[in-house]
Amino acid sequence: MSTSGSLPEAWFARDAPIVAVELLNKLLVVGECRGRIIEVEAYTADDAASHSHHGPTNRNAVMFGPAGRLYVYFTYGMHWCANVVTGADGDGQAVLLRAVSPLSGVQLMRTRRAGRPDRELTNGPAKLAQAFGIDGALNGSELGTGGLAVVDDGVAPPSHPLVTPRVGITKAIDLPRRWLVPRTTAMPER
DNA sequence: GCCTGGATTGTCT
DNA sequence: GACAATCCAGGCA
Repeated sequence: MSTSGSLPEAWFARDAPIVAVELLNKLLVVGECRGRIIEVEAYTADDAASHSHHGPTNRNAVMFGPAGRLYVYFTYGMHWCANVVTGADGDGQAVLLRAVSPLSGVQLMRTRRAGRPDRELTNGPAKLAQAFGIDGALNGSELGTGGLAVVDDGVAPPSHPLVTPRVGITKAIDLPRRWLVPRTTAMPER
């Protein structure tokens, strides 16, 4: 199985801000598509902008489950977004995957994102979900199974990641909980 | 190239 | 009934 090298549940069972930073430069694997994670956001239950802030509901139940699973939600009537559940079982923490750098399966991504230039394949939460074929059917899936994984290929997280407030939220906008890999010559920013 | 507004549906109060 | 962790098209400079 191509899931060897997938990070263990214990790796994810830490606080979201910690996991978020260390997710940078890891590989997201969904089927034949792989990409390097370059932008993330952390959400915790004590955070007014988090889905888990008002306690467990049908929609966010996965966030309150064990770490190392995929929390996929539908928003704005047309977009899917992919999160990785973190923290202890019952914490209600997750890390939103905002952008990746495509590595393989690019042809498939181009098919799914027909009409978009390569630089816009995966440079946004809903875009990377579409490019990787992530939708509600994958909600609650365990990383490391079914061709789904987050892999450490030996590339360390950036020593000085960029930290900014989060995007597209109306609450707790002052909290700097968005991290991204510093801009490199190889990867265009959006 | 930058900025503004519309689209569209599941979920919660 | 209102809102939402967004994206994209279209208009203007």
